[in-house]
Amino acid sequence: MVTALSDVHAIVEQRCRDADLMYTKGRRELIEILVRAERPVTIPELLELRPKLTQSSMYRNMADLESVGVVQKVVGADERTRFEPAEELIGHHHHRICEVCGEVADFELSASVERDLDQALSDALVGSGFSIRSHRLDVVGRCRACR
Amino acid sequence: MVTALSDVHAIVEQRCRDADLMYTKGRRELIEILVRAERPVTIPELLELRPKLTQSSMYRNMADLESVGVVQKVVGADERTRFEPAEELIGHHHHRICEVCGEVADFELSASVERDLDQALSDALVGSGFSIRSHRLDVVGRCRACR
DNA sequence: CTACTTGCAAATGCTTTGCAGGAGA
DNA sequence: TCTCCTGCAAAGCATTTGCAAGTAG
Repeated sequence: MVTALSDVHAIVEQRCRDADLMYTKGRRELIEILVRAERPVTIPELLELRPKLTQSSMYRNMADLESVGVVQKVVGADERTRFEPAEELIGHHHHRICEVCGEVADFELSASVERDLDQALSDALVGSGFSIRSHRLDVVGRCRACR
Repeated sequence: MVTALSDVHAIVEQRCRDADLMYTKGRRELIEILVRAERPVTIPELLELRPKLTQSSMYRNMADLESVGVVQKVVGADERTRFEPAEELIGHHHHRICEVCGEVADFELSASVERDLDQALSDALVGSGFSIRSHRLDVVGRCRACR
């Protein structure tokens, strides 16, 4: 999925409006950084990339944007919390996590693989009483730089 | 995979010996609790189940056992860190994570599904310079109690 | 004006560490 | 005895929160 930045902003703006949140300049910038990054980003990284907001505002904005469903947390190999645009904005994807440096990058699988996977998961959980909302599939290994 | 508790202890004992760690009574109990739980367990839960060790020893033991490869950390829906025996001890498996209460439970997929999945992942990452060590596949949804 | 945001600093809460006493080989 | 382990308390860190000032509508 390739959503134009202008479309992303339109969606986020609407979601914010629905929740009585202002889509401030700071929040727009955060969204742009996350979309452009094409990988989950940590708060420290955001602070370096956009020193106009304080750390606390950063955390608050991430929580707000997550609560309206346009941003989501990602936990990788290290304990650092990373953030990325929700799948609604950038599409369903997976992560490859470097177990050495902790870096996280996105990748996608074909629709047919996703379909087979969802089928296998729902088959595996029939009778468990668990209702599936989504799956998370990451690969763990070593990135090019850390091999 | 069903590894008898005695076998588990034998493996862990050997790993500890190799690393000049003592396989103390406290550590044996921790391993037993983790194996019996059949799901990842948090430190607070461990403290309730086995109040003989202090919190700091708990953390230290988990770190030690993780460093010798017999225990691994699991991050679920909430931020709580959970621990489980390494896959070498209890076999490859996946987690179903309740997005409401944060509970994590184990489940398994058939060997053929795992094989197809590994193939799809390695196909998806050819040329990326990333070397895959393992995959992590979890389902997120609602458990029976939280529906 | 009124409500939502921000910065700053203090407070949390989980996890780690220093140190002295305790236990196993 | 020598080394590793444990408990206790203090320290670290990432994240959260209270409060007063700032700003958009």
